[in-house]
Parts: sequence; C-alpha cells; structure tokens
Amino acid sequence: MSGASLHQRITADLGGEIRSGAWPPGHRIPFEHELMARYGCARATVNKAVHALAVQGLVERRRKAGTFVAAPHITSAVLQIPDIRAEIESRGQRYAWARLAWRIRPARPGGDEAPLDPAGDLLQVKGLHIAGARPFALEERLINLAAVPKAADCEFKHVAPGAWLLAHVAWTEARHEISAINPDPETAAALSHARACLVLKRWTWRQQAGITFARQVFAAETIELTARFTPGGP
Amino acid sequence: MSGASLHQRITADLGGEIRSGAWPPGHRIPFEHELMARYGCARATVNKAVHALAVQGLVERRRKAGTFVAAPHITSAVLQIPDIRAEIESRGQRYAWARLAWRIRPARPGGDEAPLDPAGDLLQVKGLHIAGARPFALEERLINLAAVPKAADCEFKHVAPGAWLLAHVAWTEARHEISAINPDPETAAALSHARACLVLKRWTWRQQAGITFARQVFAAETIELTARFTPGGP
DNA sequence: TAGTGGTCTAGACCACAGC
DNA sequence: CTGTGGTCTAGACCACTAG
Repeated sequence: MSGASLHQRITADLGGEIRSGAWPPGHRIPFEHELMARYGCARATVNKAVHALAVQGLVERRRKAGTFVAAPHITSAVLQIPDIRAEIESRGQRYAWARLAWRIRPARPGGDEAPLDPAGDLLQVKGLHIAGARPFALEERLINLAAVPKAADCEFKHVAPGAWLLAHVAWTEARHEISAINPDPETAAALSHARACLVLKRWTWRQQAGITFARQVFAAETIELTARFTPGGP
Repeated sequence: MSGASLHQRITADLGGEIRSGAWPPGHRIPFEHELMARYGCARATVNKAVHALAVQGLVERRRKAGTFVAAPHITSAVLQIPDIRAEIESRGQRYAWARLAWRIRPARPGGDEAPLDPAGDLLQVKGLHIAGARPFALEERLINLAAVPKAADCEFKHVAPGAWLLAHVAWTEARHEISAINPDPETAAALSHARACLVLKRWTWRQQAGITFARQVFAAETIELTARFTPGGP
C-alpha cells in the first residue's frame, strides 16, 4: 500500500481499525486535526480520507461531536446477477444462444408486461442459453418497441436480447423477483430438467419508460451472493 | 437544490445530463477547466463533483483523455433481505416463532457448517417462522459456540436465533445462496406446502471467525429486489 | 510531448450542534 | 460560545497516456 496516495492510506488505516473490531460501533475516531498531526498533512487530505469512509457507510460524521464508527446494516447485500453469457464463460464453458420464437404483438393489459406500462407493440423473443452442450436457462423476453424501436430490426437469431440491449440501451432502474417453480412439461423438456427451478424476473426502465421484461428459468442453479460490512448504497 | 453546496449542484447537473440520456454512454463530458469556467469556481471543486460521479460509477476518468459517460452495469443490485419478522409485520400480519428442536452437538467436518470452520461445539436450532396462522419459513440454524458462547444460555423458545444474534453479535461478512428445491415430505408437512420452495442459505462471519449458518426454506414466496442505475459498491 | 486528471497545501469562512 | 466538520480557493507538482 506504500504506492497508494496518502488519503488512500489513511482511509485504509482507519477502515482496518474498524473492520478488525479494534474500534467498535459507536467509537469516536480521532478528530481531523489529530489525524493531521498523526500523518503530517493538510486537513483537506484527512477530510478526503474520512469522507470516503462516510460514503462507504463505515462511519457517521456529526458537526461539533466528531466522527463515529457506524453500526453495520443487515438489510442490504450486493447481489451478483452476472450476465448469463459472462457467467457461463467464467466457468470455462462455451456459451451459445438458441432462438426459439420471435414475434411482434400488441401490448395487452395485465400480465408480466404491466409494470412496464407499454403503449404500442411489444417484441416477444423466446430462447435458450446453453452452457457447453447443456441447457442453462430458458428466457422469455418482452421489449417495448415504443421505447426501443431499433430492436424490431434485430432478429435475435445469434445474439441474445440481453446482450443486444446492454449494448444499445442504457437503463436507469430495474426490479427483480426471484422465485421457485416446478416447471411445466414444455419448460422441463426445453431445460432437460424436471425438478424445481429458480426463476428470475427482471423489469427494466429508463426514466419511467419501460424498456424490457425478462423471465429466466434456470435449471435449478443456485444464485450466490456476498455481502460485506456496510456495503452501502443510498 | 439551491441550498446545496456547489459541488453537489455540479454533481447533480452532470448526473442529470447522463441519466436523461442527453449524454449517452461513451460521451466525453466537459474537461475540468471547462467546468471551472462554466461554474466560476476552483478546480478542486469541480474535481470533487466529477470524482463523486466516478465513485457512483456514472463516469470513467482517464488521464489525458478526459471523463466519459460509463455504460450501466447490470451485474449488481441491492438485495433486500429483511429480517423475517420485519418482513411479516410489514405485511400487517402477526409474527410468531415456534421452536421445533434445540441441541448442542460437536462440529463435524463437511456439510453446511464447513465454511464457518468451527472448532468446538455448535448450537443447533430448528424452528418455524409463522405469519398469521400460516407457516412462512422453516429455519435450521447452527451457531458456533466458540465464537458466541453466550448463545448456549438462550433456549430460543420465544425468540428466533436471527433476532437474538442481531442484538448480541455484530457481523462483518456474509455469504448467501438462493436455490430452489422440491421439499422432502417432512419439510412439506411443516410448511403445509408441497410444491417448489425457495431456499436461502446464509453464512455469517466476524473477522474470519464463523458466527452462524442459517438455512431458511420459504413456502414458495418470492424475493423481490430493486436496483438503480449503477448502485455502486466496490 | 502536451494535456488531462490525481493529489496535496495552507490557508479561509461558514453552518451547525454540543456545552 | 466553542469546536467540529463542510466547503471552497488559488495555487502547485506529479503520473499517466493519447497522439
């Protein structure tokens, strides 16, 4: 860490005290002027260092009172939902996409598309994500053509809708649902998997405009998550 | 926003251009010296503002080249794993905990406890989280008594292990796995639910010391998640 | 090599919350 | 009222890298 900048070193030092438990929640960490003396630097530098800890959620700062070690949150964790292709390739398997169906149809009230509040036509694509030679996930995708008219020009024969959208449209908000189902016979046949399956549903918006809905049925794969102390986020 | 500080206003201004789509991914935002002129302030101020955008993941900065609007990540979302009791009560239902089993047993190699790397005895608790009159989740809990000896004094008859641990032990790291199963007959009977179930496994550590493992089988409830544009996290 | 961002300084004034 | 953190300035030098 000697190559890092001074404020990064200070942040790491103080963060280490907190994560090690030497400074428990509620403990007042040194004042900025004390840290100035300890590190022999300007106040702006220690301020930047301690401010970074506050952004990370490790400390809370109060004028006149000082800076205190924060209590860890339990309610939030960082969920890794990798791109399916990246997930498969990171396992060293070959990725393939097989399109099963493609059509344009008018939006209907109700159903999974309702949260997108689509106005005109939807592009509906169905296909299979394949890892090596085995089915990995079955995907049903709806794309709001009013928001993404260019999508109608893509047949999604060789590129999955998620990959195409990622390259062409930015999203600002998403909602996810994870659930468990017993697959219907058609799904079970497509996945070669008849037991319980994980289902991930994802709705994506850009500025209140519904972009796309995806429903991915996994072959009972497990989704793994890691959470660290106060991972933060607003 | 006129009450906010200048660097916050600059951050909000630039962030607005990006989120609105006026500046698409890949677009080069104004140089720092241009922003200095535009806002009539020192470089340190615009640097702080643009740096905040970089921390949020909205932009990427490259020396000599400039600052560019980043492509949104899809890979991370904030997962809300509320306390089960809080979840049930937030739905307006009465919460209850029913202990089914309690015992102390030596740690065994392998199995779900392995990641905790327990040294001595484990406290094993099994029970049911109940919403109103219906089973909500079946929980199997292991507590590492070497790390939390006080837990042996609690019978967990009227308080669930998660609630007790939350009040008595701080954690620094956790790992989660979500999967789907078809319940075995015993589990199906306890949950009054024979179809596919969601399973959440959670391992919790404090400084490399394994604290507890929990396996919660839900009655096919759905876990919901919300993600915003580049919610960040390291 | 020139220009960008990364870092740092030695000040300053202010808002706010404890005392 | 005092002391803390919040903010800002007008410089400076440096590291990296695109051209």
